[in-house]
Amino acid sequence: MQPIRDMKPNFSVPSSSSVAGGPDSYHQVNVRMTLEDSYLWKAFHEVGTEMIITKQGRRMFPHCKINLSGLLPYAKYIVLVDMVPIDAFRHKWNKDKWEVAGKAEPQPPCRTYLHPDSPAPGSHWMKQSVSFLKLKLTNNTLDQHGHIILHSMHRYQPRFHIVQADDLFSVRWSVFQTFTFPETSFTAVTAYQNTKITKLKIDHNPFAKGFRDEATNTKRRAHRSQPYPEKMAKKMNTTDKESEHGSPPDFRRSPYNAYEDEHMGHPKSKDGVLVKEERYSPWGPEQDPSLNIRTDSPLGADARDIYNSEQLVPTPAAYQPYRSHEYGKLPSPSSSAGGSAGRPGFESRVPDVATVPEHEAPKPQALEMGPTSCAPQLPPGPQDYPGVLNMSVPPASKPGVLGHHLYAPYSTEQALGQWSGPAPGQYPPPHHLPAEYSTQAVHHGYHHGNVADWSQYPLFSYSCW
DNA sequence: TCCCCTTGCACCTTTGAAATGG
DNA sequence: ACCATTTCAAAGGTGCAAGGGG
Repeated sequence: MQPIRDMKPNFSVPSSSSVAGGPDSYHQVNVRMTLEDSYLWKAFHEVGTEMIITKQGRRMFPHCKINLSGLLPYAKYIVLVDMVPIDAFRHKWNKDKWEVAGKAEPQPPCRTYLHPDSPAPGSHWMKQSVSFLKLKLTNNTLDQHGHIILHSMHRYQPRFHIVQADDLFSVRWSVFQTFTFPETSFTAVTAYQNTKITKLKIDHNPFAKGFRDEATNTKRRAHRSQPYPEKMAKKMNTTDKESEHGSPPDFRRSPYNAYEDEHMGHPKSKDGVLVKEERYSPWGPEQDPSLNIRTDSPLGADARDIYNSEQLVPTPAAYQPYRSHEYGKLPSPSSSAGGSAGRPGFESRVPDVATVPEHEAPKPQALEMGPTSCAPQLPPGPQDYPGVLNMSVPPASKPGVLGHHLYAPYSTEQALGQWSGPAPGQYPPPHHLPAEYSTQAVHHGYHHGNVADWSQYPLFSYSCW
């Protein structure tokens, strides 16, 4: 594994063909991203979403599925997902709520999941929903399958990145935009802590159908001894109450609320918007109310009751990828719709590439911060960031440099196939773009006190192997 | 002792190839 | 011969529960 520092970032101006179609290609329209199965995510979020992580890798459920619009139909895009820590703590489940259990462990190698269709024209991404079903989470820091590595008992927020790039080689120079959906945040666990989450998973995940309490499912129970009698009884009680997509009434109260009230110092009474948000999100209360930008999202207010949550990226008509711009000055249809202050003090600066460090590793000290410091925290509300990828991508003539974790997932015809990968069979699931590439993530210029530390988690920070 | 993780298990869905029929 | 539908088995995704380790 070649460290990123050995992959000299190419600061020379790339060929126009590799710069996502040249300057004109940066003329962008408003990119919209909506989260599918939003109702399901919210149902989990209200309880406190947990995602199982295993050594061999475990899929997410619900899995990330988004809809995109506003892309340029003929411009090519790359779609990626990564996970960033929400806070700097390790947590534990105590009876019926989550509690802080100490400082977070050092951040594992940060990996990014590359959607297997990437790169593809905007029309492709927009014609149907974009699913990340195959994305897997693992707690194995030595994982060689390209799964996203997480720490158990830590909280994470998935981020979706849309990169306008003709191919992976040009990603480094490409405009990218980042979206987050607060309801997709979760706690990584090796075994479910909250029985309500277990029940939700069983009820909604088809693969767990065998655990549902149905008359037809008698075989397994006959073999089972009576484990956790009270738990089983509880299951029986709640089964009938729950609608197909809804949540039982007792799910309304987030298991995190008590913890958050205690540790995050947020007032329990909030304005109407926040109250509404809190109802949806266990994480909501820990977000700084003064920085709440939920209301400028289409997710705010009634919109959050619809099945899809949506994010909109307002971009300047002529986007200059190498120049700073202030996000706050951009027109924000969503904010106007929300009728609130929008993003107070929010601005996003796209750093000049030339001024950006050659590579940006995840800084371990980011997680060393105490509770009073500005710990990594989920920016409140759906986030989007325009930015410039500063991803170090080796030339195609240097196979092996980048090939460690870049695979041609579906067919060799795809641009991804250009990347030389590991020996066949070494990394079977090839859908990942391991974060081995120096990237100047958007968060760099994201002048927001609450999210400053997101800069510690660049889009493509590089991993350790 | 407690907490967390690993592992093997049974049950289930998904997927793709083979078989069948029009 | 071709195409659409059905069948079937393998692969793989689930949570459960026991056991182990720190």
